Amino acid sequence: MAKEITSREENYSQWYNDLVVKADLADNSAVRGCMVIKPYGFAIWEKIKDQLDKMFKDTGHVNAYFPLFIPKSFFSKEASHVEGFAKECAVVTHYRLKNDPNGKGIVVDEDAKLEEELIVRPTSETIIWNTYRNWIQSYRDLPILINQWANVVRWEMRTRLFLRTAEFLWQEGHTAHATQEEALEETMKMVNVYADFAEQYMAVPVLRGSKSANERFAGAIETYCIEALMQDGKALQSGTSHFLGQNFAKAFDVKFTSKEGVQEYVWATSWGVSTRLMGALIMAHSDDNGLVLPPKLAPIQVVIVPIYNKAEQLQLLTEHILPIKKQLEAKGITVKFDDRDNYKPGFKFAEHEMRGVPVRIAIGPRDLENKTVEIARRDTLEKKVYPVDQITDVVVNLLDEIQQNIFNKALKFREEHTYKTDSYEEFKEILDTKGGFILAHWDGTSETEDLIKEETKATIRCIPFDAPEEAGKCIRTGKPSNKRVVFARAY
RNA sequence: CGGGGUGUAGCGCAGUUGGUAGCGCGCUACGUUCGGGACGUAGAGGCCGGGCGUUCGAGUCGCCCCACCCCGACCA
Repeated sequence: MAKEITSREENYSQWYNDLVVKADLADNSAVRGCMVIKPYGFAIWEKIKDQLDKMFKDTGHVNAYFPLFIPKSFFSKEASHVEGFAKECAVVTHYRLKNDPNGKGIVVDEDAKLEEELIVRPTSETIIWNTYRNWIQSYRDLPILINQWANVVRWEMRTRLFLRTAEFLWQEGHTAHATQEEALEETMKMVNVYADFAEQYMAVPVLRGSKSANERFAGAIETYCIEALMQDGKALQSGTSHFLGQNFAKAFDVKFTSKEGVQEYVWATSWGVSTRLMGALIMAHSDDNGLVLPPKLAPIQVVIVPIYNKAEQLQLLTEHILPIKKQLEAKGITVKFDDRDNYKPGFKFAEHEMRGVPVRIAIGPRDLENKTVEIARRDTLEKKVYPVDQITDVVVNLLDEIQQNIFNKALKFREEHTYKTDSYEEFKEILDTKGGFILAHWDGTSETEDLIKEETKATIRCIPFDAPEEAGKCIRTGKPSNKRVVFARAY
């Protein structure tokens, strides 16, 4: 393992790249824009996935699976939807290869051209609503509350591990409802599920709000989102929940007979979070020593490092350590006993720090003698010695404390980097010098948002649900505004 | 898709006026070490991104590809 990563101060984006690779989370692959998620990174994703899946099921959803390929004709049925995704679709045109007649390896068999080209899904609304048409006849068939865990492809020009890759993993919920109210309620419910997950499990504080028309999902009437602030002052959209109205029902002719015997179009929502959450998790908490993981999502919560110089000593320590490991595991804690004999303790300390293991316990001959252990926490790097019989309580409390502490730290950071301004000059200065969220008045038009984006690279991240009514003037045009919205430069 | 950069051992890099390939880390074996990234000795590992050309001879010079990285535009 390499010894160091670039510091955040020196080069934040290089720091991120180094961290992802050195913490063993992911690698660039042989395929442009596509990443290999390594076992340790995938273990974190699995924790994220398991928890979210539980939360989806607790709110009445079930999982299903729809095809990777979507007929091109489906895609073009919803006009704004196709427009939003057309520029980044991978297209399958042939279904067979053959040996090159000139003997130069293998080539596409031109005789095997598909009659209708297939799009590799960038999202599944179209194939799903085409399917729902067959499933829905009566109000009694509603609601349909389905989620799928899948991979999708968006052919991005410029990619970064986890934050933007050509292929990524995500979940997409697609629900169908009899009424607008119910669909709106679902949209709100799910953005709240995302927010709760981000704050309670990822320890990342998020703003909840609506997207402006510019930032809205292609094909949606309304997009709700959660927005997090990264340590470099840039915003990261971390989850979205869309109210799709009857757009897809109309495009795919999905109607149901109401209680009153009237044919009506179905109301829809869709919502998703992706492996991008990994990016949020990494950037929100980590430091120049490597990853810092919230205990609730850490694949390894506690690592035990034995310190010894003779084989017999390791034997003795192992006999001592295994019961401690068991005792912690009995409390539901994930423990790794790092008894590799080809690395020195110092190396192991550094390695587990790089990988963000929340708690480290070191035990050596001195501890055996004194009946103590040394416990170090990753978030603050503090080390303390405790009597061995207090280990379980100390560790249980410490894990909670770390979870809480990194959330508080991230919240404090966000509060310190949230500014209110009514001056466009100051607005630009904040963006250039400090970054962060800026609360400012906006006249509500796309044109103004475009103008601000062009001039400052900042976009409206969201219109917070809890934004107080406040009369003011648009920061760019001076036109009247009744609340402040959140601007930031974003990933 | 524009601008810049880089392709030489698993990784990071050096390689002079063209003469047949090197360093560090890592890896393997053995020994000594082990409370914050150990050390010694001995090894293994290369179609120098690809093609075409110039030349007696190309990692090195020329042309053409390809890939990746960084910065913009676009996007979750």
